[in-house]
Amino acid sequence: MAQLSDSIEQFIKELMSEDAHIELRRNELAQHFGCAPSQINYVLATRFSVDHGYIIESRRGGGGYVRIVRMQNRGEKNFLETLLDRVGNSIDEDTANAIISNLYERKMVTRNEALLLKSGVSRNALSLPINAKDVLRAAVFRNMLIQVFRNYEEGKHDDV
Amino acid sequence: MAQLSDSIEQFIKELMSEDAHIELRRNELAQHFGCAPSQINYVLATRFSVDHGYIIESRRGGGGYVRIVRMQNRGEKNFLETLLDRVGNSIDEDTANAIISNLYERKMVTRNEALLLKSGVSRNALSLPINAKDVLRAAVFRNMLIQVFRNYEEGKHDDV
DNA sequence: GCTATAATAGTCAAAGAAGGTCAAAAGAAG
DNA sequence: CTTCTTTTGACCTTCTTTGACTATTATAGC
Repeated sequence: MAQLSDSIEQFIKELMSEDAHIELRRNELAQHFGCAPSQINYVLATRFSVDHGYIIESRRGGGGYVRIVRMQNRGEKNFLETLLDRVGNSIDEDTANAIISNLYERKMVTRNEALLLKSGVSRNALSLPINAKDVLRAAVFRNMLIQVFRNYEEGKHDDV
Repeated sequence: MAQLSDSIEQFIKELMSEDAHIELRRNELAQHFGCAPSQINYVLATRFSVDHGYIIESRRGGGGYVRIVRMQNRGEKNFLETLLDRVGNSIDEDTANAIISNLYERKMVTRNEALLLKSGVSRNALSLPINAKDVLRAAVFRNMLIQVFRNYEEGKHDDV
């Protein structure tokens, strides 16, 4: 009890009580808690995953950072989660297209964005492997879906 | 930490906000930022490459200079072909991101669209194959690029 | 006109500064 | 005891910064 991971989780959540996103230094935080830096990754992975409503971005090298973004759940609560479940690790093109159309109808993406999404998951786009296509598509699609939601939440910051 | 390289990039972009090209002294700039002259080359190489839409010209010796030129918009048709050539059947993430940033600067895609494109070609988007990633990325990217240009050419198709 | 020298810029590899991964060891919970 | 979660550490990848060495150009003296 009062596990290290829990303390770190609390600490981060307090930092985030004001802002919907924070930036931190992995090593500093680890030092602050006197633990291995990878411990931070563990906490992020188990408590700040997309399923939990967070998105993690980071950068290595000098001036590196870890950024945690909270997706506010405006009614669309776990819609993203639902979609990600639906996608799973394999999805065919028609199903993916249906989801995209749905997002468009909900006005969560513009028409152009929808077309872009479709082109990203189209069978044309995934030319090489034959049957692994669906698996590939799922991976790409998941990643783009998360971005869609982030865009929708007016992510600010972070350059293009 | 407002990395040195980032500051220099900003500095240069501000200088260029008026003109489509500027000339500067590498050593002066380095001195202004209190860094090694070669740092300037690093910034130019990583942020003002051709993929980013810039061309660097320079001259050594007395009265030497470095000139940074923002590339002109050419005919869109031609531009798409150029980009597709550049992508080829394999492209790394940094290069793809540079191209996307360039499209954004040229106002050919919105910020959200740019982020979507990046998420579609990000290394996160597919973890399984090791080096074939670049090949995959190229395929997805090419397809999306074509869509970008279609979108840019306004409307026409009504269905999503 | 040459040539030497000074004034620039370029290259490349090594060091430094982050963060990421993964599996094994250590602890908790049942 | 067995299983699940947490912690740690060794090793990896990415990005930045610096410095030693190289290349080119203008100019001042011959």
